[in-house]
Amino acid sequence: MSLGPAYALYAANRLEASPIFHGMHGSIMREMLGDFRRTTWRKGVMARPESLLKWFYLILDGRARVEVINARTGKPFTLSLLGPGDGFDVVTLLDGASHDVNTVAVNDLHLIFVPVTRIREWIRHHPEFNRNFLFYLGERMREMEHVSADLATSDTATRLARLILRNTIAEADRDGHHAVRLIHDLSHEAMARMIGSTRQVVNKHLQALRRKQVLNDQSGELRVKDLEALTRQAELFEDEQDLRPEPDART
Amino acid sequence: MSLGPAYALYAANRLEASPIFHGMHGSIMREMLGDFRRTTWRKGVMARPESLLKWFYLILDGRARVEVINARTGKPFTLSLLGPGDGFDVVTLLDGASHDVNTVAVNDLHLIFVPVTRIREWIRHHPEFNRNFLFYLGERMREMEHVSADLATSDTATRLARLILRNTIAEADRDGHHAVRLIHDLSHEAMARMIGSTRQVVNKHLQALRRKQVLNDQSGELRVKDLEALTRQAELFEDEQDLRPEPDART
DNA sequence: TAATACCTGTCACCTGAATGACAGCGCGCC
DNA sequence: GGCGCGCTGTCATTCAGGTGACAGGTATTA
Repeated sequence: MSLGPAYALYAANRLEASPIFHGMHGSIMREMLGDFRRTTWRKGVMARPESLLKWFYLILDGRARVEVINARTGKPFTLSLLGPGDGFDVVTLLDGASHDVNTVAVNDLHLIFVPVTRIREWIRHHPEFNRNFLFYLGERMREMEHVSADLATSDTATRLARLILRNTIAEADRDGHHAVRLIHDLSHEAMARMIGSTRQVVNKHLQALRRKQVLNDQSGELRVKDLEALTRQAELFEDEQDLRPEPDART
Repeated sequence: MSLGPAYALYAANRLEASPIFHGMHGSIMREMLGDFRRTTWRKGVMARPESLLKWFYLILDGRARVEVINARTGKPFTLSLLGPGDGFDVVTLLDGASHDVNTVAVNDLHLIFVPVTRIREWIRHHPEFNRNFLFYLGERMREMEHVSADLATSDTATRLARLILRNTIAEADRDGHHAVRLIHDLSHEAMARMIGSTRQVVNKHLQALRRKQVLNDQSGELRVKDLEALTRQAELFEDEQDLRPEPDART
């Protein structure tokens, strides 16, 4: 069904924080939202790859994980975890070819969707949307680069610390603790699939971080008690996210 | 210096196989090439990150590797190897922010470059260039997904087989052998950096593949003698083979 | 309220791969 | 020619982390 006025308002609210719609005027957003339709998926539902060839889905609420499964070993790996404001499978959108990944609802999902052709039109015809969309792609690529580089050069403890750090909210609450987004309530198994490890190893490292008062103790919401120590564990020093390169010209 | 007519012709020839210019009319390409300037880099030269903020470089000839270095361990990892038709650092182009990767000339490089603002204009104003460029981005993202998934779920022997397979030319020569592009002459060390391993391990696996008559014996050009066996080693089955299409195939 | 399913926590064991070391080889360079 | 240098080839040692197993905890459902 197409979005009713109330739902469109809800959608606009949920999406104004999304990089894809960042800074867009209300009137333009309302116009774009008019082309979307809405749907709801229950936890565990998986996107059919064919439908991703035709439709672009945006998450208003809930989370989805994007995973690939090793054909021989059967080991799953989670490429990314999508949350509100994220779109399903930009890769299919870009090249229009089928893509062998599973997009699975981690929670119940509130989604809106629009034909991929419409998104491509906007990219071509709407300068602001174009800018935002390319920016969003850049962000996703940086994220994937971090993941591969970590897998190749860091041990499991470091990878886990970085996973948490990447999702830690910078602002502290009154206790000086930091909330964690997206992964705050995942099982050890699910985290293990994000860092290419196993639940036993994740458990061991989480346990150690709790003992050292870096993370909260009682196993409920994951929260960061000592951001500085976590950063040290993640082996990042200068600038949390992006380290500045040396400005030297040639080798 | 701006491209002279002879050099522009050379550039057009080198780039017509590039996905970025695929299927574009000669007149349009000539017009675009008119905005480029040319340069040559010696083997080992590294791109200055600031200059990638301003200029978009395209490789006409030679190869460059894109690598990140783990801040603590100092271990380098090669994110990708770029060849003729590839552009430097699309990520910086997309979001205009500095990017902590080193782009290093593996051989002597023939490059042309143009202000990033110009590329962004073309993306916005030229439908065909837009389509090609988004397609190219999709390809790069797929490649990175493969790399991370491999690192997370496969052992070193499999990762090495896949690295070779990804760069194997589908067509066989008269001996039934297959040429390998981009990585055919890399040192074991360089290959190790592409699969997140070490030269000793790469050496061991290459040795084993030679003994089994899967790769050519005398250590010169890397060539594939038994594609089917290599595919088996890579744990890929027929339907999901991911061979390099000949330069300009498109789905 | 029992039953089932899934999660956390911990351990002992085993293995794939990183490490360090050393010998030999081809090649450019003084 | 002979020296230095970077690459290949091989091995013994070490260790991070994957594996399987089991106990206990919590939640969902019949």
